[in-house]
Amino acid sequence: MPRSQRRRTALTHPEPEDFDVLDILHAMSDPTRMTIVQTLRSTPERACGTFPVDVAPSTLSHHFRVLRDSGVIRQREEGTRRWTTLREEELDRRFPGLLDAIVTAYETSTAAGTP
Amino acid sequence: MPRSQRRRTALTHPEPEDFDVLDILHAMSDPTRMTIVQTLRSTPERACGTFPVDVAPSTLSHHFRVLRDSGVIRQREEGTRRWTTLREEELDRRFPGLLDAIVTAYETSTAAGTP
DNA sequence: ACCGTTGTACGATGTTTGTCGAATGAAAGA
DNA sequence: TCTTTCATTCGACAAACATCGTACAACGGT
Repeated sequence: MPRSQRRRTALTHPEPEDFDVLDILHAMSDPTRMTIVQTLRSTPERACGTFPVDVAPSTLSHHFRVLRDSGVIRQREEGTRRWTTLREEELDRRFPGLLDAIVTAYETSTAAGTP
Repeated sequence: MPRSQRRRTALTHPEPEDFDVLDILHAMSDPTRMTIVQTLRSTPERACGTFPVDVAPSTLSHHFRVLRDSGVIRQREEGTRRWTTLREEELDRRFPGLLDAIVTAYETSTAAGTP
């Protein structure tokens, strides 16, 4: 592959009809990734570096890929930034109530867990 | 440890207030375990050996433990049998709508996935 | 007593996963 | 052009995980 052509790997996103519930559940079962999802619910769009998580950049990158590959988030490039959004509508059309039930459950958990 | 005292490990179940969403999501993100859960939705109570999954007995035992430890199922002993039930009410009280959204999503997936 | 049934515990194995550091790429600003 | 910023890929590593075979425990029936 010609090196001059190599851009940062093109962003690929699965179509809603290819979403896999088990992949989505797995993606959401990690605390760091769940924090990302939860954060995105209150902010429409965010750059990668602005999430309140405490991991190395490369680790964060890995988590974004897991979330993107399962269909939970969408990312678009703009300059050096990568903007991230929740695919709420598409998720809800494919799996009604799923995202909301999960995030709500998580928020209940964390709220009750730390008095 | 005195060998004569050793019973089959006592069945322990977490209290609803100790349920962890991430543990539950992880438990549900495996195809074998999801099949177990889905099967339990249509049958009130089942013995371990009667689930339509294709794994070794010891593997099945492992999956039951994961589901039990996260609070998804309850098991009670009766003779040589172990009867399994879904903790639907408790789950729904703790995390409203979660179980239903997940199982429904899974059924949608499998129905659409195999034409 | 003996055997069949039911399901577990343990140890081994290969795979997946979360984590990091270092190197890289692309764009914007000095 | 040089540097800084933003985020990725790669390679490595330890921990967790799904899987199995074997051995074992408890009970029920013969």
